Amino acid sequence: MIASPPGEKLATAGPSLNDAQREAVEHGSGPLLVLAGAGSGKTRVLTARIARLIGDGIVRPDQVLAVTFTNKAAGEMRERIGRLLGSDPAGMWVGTFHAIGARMLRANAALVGRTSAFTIYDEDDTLSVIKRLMDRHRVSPKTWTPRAISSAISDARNALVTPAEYARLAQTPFAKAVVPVYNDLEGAFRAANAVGFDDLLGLPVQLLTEHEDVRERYEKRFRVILVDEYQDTNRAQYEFVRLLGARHGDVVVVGDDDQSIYGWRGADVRNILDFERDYPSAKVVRLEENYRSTPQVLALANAVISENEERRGKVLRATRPSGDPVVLVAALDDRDEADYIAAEIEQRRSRNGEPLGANAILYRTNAQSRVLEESLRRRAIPYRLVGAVRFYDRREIKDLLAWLRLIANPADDEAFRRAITAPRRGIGETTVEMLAVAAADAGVPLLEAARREDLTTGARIATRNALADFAAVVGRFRVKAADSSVDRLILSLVDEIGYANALRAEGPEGLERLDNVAELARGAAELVIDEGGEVGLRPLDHFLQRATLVAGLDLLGPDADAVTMMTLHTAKGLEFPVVFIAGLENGLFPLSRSFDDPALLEEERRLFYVGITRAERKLYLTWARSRRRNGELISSAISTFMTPAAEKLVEPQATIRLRASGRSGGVGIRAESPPRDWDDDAPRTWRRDASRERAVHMDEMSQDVPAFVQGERVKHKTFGSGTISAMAGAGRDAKVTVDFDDENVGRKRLVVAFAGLERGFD
DNA sequence: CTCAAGGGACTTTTT
DNA sequence: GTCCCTTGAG
Repeated sequence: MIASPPGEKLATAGPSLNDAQREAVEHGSGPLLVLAGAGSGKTRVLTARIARLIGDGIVRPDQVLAVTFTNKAAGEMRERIGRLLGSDPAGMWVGTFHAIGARMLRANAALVGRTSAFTIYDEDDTLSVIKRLMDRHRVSPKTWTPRAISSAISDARNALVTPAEYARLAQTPFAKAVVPVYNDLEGAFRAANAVGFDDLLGLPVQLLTEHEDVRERYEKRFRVILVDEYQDTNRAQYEFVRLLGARHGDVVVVGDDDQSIYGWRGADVRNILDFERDYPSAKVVRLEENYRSTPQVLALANAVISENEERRGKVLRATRPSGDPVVLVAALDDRDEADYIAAEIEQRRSRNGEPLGANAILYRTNAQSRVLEESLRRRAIPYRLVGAVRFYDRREIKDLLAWLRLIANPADDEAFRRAITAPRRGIGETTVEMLAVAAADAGVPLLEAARREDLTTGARIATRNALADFAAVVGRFRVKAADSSVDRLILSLVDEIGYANALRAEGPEGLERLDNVAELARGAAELVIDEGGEVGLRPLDHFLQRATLVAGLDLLGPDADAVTMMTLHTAKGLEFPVVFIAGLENGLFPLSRSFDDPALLEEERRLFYVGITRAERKLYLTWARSRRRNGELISSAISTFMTPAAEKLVEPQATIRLRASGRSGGVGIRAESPPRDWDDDAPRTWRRDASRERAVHMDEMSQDVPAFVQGERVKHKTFGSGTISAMAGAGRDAKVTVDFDDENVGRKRLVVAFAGLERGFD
């Protein structure tokens, strides 16, 4: 979280702490739950508390473990504590669960079958491994997508379900397909001296459970444990905290059940709802005074969130003076919406002299950023896009990181597969697969196999030489890495492997990529200066870990004056004077798939709540009558989140173009929203039991997506006829599983909107 | 072995 | 509209 208005400059003493805040800061020992509403100064409380404990000599900095949600938040916390104390809290562990897990694993790598130089596989790497395992076990990617398998495994691991348990529980055909893949995954990771994202949470738990001595060591060391954003912890994270904190019970968790938005990643709100049950002596402090937003913004936030049933219940009280009304703007289409926002930002600047940096545009899906960008660019308004395409996801960056990874960890087979084709050197899939077989037989990594002449006998001479050369180059760089800084390593790498030349040959786009490479080197140089390398970690390993674990948000610097754009998820913990929330339409926000599930719908609503409470002074909500999705124009209805109660708290407006189109029917909200007009009764019922009935989907009907039922016969233009065996999703996201009559086609999953299915009568 | 063209599936959010 | 995979030509 960024500064809360009244606090920033005061030190530990904090005369301006309110009663509840002071209570939390001065709480003695034992478990403490701080239920902190949005903008209630929780970061201040956390930092003040740590500073007090250290300042009063109750604990030393190295006895503190503080877990945050983003690296940015960790950095801020560290810095603020340092400021309060007047010195850097050396030795304190502050970081995300993932970073802290990695740190613990590096220190105990052998106990989990790795070396301290292990690689962290990101989602892409993990997916490739899974694809290969699926292939090995003859699980066709057509029947079950690798993504689905991957996410099932990820869910299992976040819930601490082992492969053996999973196998025992597997009932459905899908689960049975997952079993062999999940079974082999750990082995594959181990062989590559790698861990996945989920392992960074799961393996520490395993480590602490299986090795009592290790647990005792950490238990004794961390006298105080603080967890921020506790509502977003999953099973593994919960267990991690419990294992470390059980003995002394000095666990302070801070969170807000109303801001739990990561259920899809395995986060379990119950962790915060049941805190007192898990820690019976827990004390609970509620922070409900909001220092961030105007009463207008808070009234809407309270009205929206009160629709949720699964919550502790909490009402934010405004401390700021009254301000501008919240406006709800209807636009003709997504471009009109974007233009409106851009024009409004421009006007606010010219009229009130408001800096661009005061504005943030938030949206549900990354896909929405495109139109917004275009509008901003047309008006020459500088903007900063957070998240969408991560720097580290660019092709050239991934290529170089693959090289660096292979240099750091010769067993990293995923890195090998990528590095050996960057740049192309006459070695393709055939060769690599041949090598993979030989490597598996000999039980060595790919790089080692490439080096060993006895394992490449199947290939032609030229290929064998190319492999040996490649291995030799990696070997040379391994030596070099020992006493060269990462940035210099990168620069010599691009030259010596001919990567720079290959990029230059690609033309203007290649030159841009080359710039990115230079940027990567610069970043590496700065990292060394900034953090001086982590204890016990080689600079290269440290650099690579950061490249994998650092989110877009963490790179957000206080640069030039620019509008910030990001998803609602990434906006959590931030605040802006002026906030636009775009795309308040059914099917988009909330997403249509949440219609089927009350829990999902509540999570979407919490996301809306998070968005609203980011605003300090002015909040704009916008929605478009029709929107381009996947190149197709579909019409939409206003979000179900705008209940009658919520509508009373906003000022409805329509864009000029909408009014000119004659479709606005005044500036009212409801009158012109077609699906609701058809039947005055239906929308309400629908809103109440959003989830239960499929009857619902009035808004689907406007989207021209044919509705099918299970068992129905259909015809596909290439696959022929078949029978619908299952259905999922709604509206444009509706998918059907069809068993086609043709044996060679078999079972397929199709997106209704794209499949062009006809009702068949044969 | 590599690259280009064509076709299919598909967009939720992130460490 | 885009990405990714398959396929076929060189």
